[in-house]
Amino acid sequence: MDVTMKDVAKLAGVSLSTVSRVLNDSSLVREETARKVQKAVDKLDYQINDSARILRTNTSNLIGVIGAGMERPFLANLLKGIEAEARERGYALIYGDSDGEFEKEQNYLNIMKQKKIDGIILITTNYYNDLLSIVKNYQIPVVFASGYINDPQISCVTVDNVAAAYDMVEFLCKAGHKDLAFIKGPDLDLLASQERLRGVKLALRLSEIRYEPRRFIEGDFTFESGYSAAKKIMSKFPDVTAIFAFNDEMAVGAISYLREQNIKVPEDISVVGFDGIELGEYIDPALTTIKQSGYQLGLKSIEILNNIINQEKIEDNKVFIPHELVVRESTNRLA
Amino acid sequence: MDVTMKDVAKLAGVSLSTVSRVLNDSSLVREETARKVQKAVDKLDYQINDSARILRTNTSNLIGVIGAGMERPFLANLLKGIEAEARERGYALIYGDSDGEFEKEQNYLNIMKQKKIDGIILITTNYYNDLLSIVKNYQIPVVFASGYINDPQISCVTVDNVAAAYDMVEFLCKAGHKDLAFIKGPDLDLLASQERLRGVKLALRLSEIRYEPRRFIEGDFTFESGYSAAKKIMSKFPDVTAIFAFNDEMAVGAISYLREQNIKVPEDISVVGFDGIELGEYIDPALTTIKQSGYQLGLKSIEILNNIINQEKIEDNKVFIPHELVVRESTNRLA
DNA sequence: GAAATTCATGAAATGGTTTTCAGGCTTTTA
DNA sequence: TAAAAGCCTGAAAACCATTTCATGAATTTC
Repeated sequence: MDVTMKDVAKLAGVSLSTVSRVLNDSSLVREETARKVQKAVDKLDYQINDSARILRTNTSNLIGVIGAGMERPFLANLLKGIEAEARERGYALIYGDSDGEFEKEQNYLNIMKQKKIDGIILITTNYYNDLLSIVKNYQIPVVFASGYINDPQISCVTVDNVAAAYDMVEFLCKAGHKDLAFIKGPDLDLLASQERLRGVKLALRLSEIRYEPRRFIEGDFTFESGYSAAKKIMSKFPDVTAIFAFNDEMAVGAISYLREQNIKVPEDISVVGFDGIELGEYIDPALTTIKQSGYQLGLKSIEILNNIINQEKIEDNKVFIPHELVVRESTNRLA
Repeated sequence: MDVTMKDVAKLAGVSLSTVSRVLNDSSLVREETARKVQKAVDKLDYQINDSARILRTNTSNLIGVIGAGMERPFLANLLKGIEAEARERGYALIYGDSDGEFEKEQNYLNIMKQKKIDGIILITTNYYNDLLSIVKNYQIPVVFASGYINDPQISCVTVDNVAAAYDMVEFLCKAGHKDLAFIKGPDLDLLASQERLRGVKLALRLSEIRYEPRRFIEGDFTFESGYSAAKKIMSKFPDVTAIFAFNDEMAVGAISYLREQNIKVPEDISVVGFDGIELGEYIDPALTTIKQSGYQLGLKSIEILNNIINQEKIEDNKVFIPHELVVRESTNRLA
């Protein structure tokens, strides 16, 4: 049915081996022969059978991506970056969403292994420890994107969540805020949310503010959860002067609740987010946040994964992408 | 290196054929034999070599997805729906972003063909005509998601853009708005934006409002473009009473510009969007919009593609998912 | 001008599965 | 009890590319 190398060989009047050599531009073939072959390829519109190639070579030029909650703007941009850089480097992407469930993660891992992926990007955060042991066992090159893994063997690229969260709290404290509340991520999220928590604690200590776990309301990174977290915060701590949400969507959700209650942001309460998604520039009030680039993170992840795959020298296992505190309208200095 | 069917066969003391039959649960194998084989499979942790299977069977359980601008919330949810339903039905996804460039689309089409995908979902809108002829030529089952294709052979699933845009304009007119301006999508986007434009024209005619092309400013579905489109609109048509942006992000961008100019929404100008992304509920003012579910659209697309792949009877080539006008705070009745 | 290299090519083995075909064994039927 | 039918299994071909090894031709070297 399909045209195969055999057909090309016949038309060009050469052997299979020669066609293969031309297609993989081996240097060992006379220019004239190569031209002849190329002509046949063009004429027949020959397309390689990838499965046959993979079967023989055991390399697929395929990168697996397993993520969760990828519809979130930050992660959607991360995926975009991954795709762009992967394509640039000649990889195709096979993409699976785990919904944050270990079983699905495992499942995709198996499927991807069966497809002989060259490497894998993990953007899933809940069960990374279990995943890790599987991946190590499979011996597949792996990069964790957007999460810090405390394992010297594992590469990861992420914003420095500790430092960034620290910066934000420091900024709030310097602006005179002492009565803070937080909307953290899911407790299951051991990579991003826990790290940000660490940064917060650090900054609190240096600002001599007591760390009160009660003041950390759990959200799940959605608008909705920010909204209801703000509600809880206001009922428990009506005197709060600043709310730090661990991502921008939750901050927007919180602001929305406060507006509903006729509480002015930032006059009555300052609200800040994390990620720096585009949306934050367009809402009212524009959101003060920590800006990081998901797209850049994606590019970098593939770059590193590619290095691992090609067994190139790697300078550093843990890569931090830049972050920046951007102060907009949702924060106020206290008198 | 890897464990193959041969190893399983040897351990189980049967032939390759039998192992294969067990794995594909052919009925022609004695239960006892099957158990023996299964035990060997488990013991060796055998994983099939997918490339070999694809090579032999010419079917991959792989679905290709080519999209553009997938970081937009609506499309990110569409992708999520596609992934969920594909997984449910035993497909894996190979995903490529075309950036709206024909060359990249072509390129991915080739790659995917080489990988023997079982079917393809196209979410790319600019060059669908050229794509179409390629896809037809390749004889790959295809579904266009989020765009209406006027070709009886081609399946597509989308919101009824004409009707929805019509509804929105009708709503505005009935609220007393006559002085309208529009932020449309890229002129290259022949699927969504042009269809919405048709709906608008239809409604204008019925409301006896003159269709003035000047009043349609081109955007590209980003916040930013909505912002600058609003700027253009206000300078050209300062008396406008309502702005209809062809997606929510542009509406939010427009609102942001108006706020900057101290123009009150909805008191001075009503602004409406399209898509009904979650964000619209949380901004100030909450956005009046046409709500459709990207996620549902994704599910449905895979469902239909699956039918085509399995050559099942298809009731209808063109499927419309529901839409709903949701009126929130960004619109006003004129006196 | 003969021997030694280098160069260009082809034949054949290989990768791991599915599937057809044939054959042996057991069970049913007359 | 012999013939027919049905069931289960194995051998081998097929899918399509890559790669090793061998070979013949062309070039270099002494």
